[in-house]
Amino acid sequence: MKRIEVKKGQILQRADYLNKKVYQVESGLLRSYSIDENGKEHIFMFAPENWLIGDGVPKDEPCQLFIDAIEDSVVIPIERDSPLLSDSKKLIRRVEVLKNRIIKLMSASAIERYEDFIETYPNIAQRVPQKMIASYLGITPEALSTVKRNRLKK
Amino acid sequence: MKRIEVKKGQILQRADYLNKKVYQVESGLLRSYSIDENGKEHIFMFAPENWLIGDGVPKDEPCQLFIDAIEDSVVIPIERDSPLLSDSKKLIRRVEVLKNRIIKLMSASAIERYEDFIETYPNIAQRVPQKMIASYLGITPEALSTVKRNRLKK
DNA sequence: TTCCTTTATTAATCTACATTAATGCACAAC
DNA sequence: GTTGTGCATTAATGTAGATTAATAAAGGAA
Repeated sequence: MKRIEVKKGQILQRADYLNKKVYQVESGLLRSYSIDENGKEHIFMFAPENWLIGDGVPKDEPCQLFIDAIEDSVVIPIERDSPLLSDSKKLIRRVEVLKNRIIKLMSASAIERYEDFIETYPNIAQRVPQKMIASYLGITPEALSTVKRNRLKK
Repeated sequence: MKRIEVKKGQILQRADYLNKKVYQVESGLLRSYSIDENGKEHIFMFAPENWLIGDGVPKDEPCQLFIDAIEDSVVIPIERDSPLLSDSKKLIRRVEVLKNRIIKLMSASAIERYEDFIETYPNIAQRVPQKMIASYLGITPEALSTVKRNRLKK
């Protein structure tokens, strides 16, 4: 199968462009994110080895997310309409993960979301800078820094 | 097919209990929601006619959401493992909707989320009380009231 | 190594939204 | 009719997290 090398910092997909592919991560670590009207990045997900990363849009609509590499990575492109992506068990699991994230965004404080993140994804938490964790949690790096300090004080 | 009548206010599913079914809404309007440790409700979704509502968990795990009827409704129960629920196109669409909600929760203000909601779901917005819209948006009814007033002032 | 850019931390100030509480209103029960 | 009971609104106050700005530390490029 075809492989693509993606160097750290290199952009694999841009919002507003068409992209009929998603990517299976063979090695490395990537992220997908949106950029809002104020130019701020909001990380939607991280994808380490063996994860799948891409845009959920129908394949003739432009992407909504950027994807780039956090570490030097190797990915395998997969056509959006490939039967490989029709595994309904995996899709149902994915829906559940997103549901939990929504409920937590609505009901948990920043520190609770942080603790939940490092517990659920310890492997990822060690490999990405704090500011990206903050972006994933929906807060600023400054707020994450403060919130961690206050937790230790207790 | 079997039908269930659900009267306004009646609970169809409780969090922490097993439920191997999801529900196709034939008429009426239902909602699913979680209750956090402070006893606050957070509405995850509304389901009017022809929508599907249920929990995304694997079928042997207890539910995470409550489901009840906002209007007198009629629903058709469907087994979780039914092939009817394996339509990967629909699942992909669902993933996209949830993705957009996450991105908006992270990047948009309460008033922006409100305007987006009434634009995207005008039919639902007219049928549910404000406090439920607030709960769906992740804010308090008081904040929604204030935010709407400030918008009109301009 | 030096230089430069990115990242993390801290503090001061600001703001969106939460909390609390009071008031008025609609609608259903009696 | 009267009496709730729940809902929407308003206002006063509180607070989590944003913003701004400064400093320091860490990593990359030359």
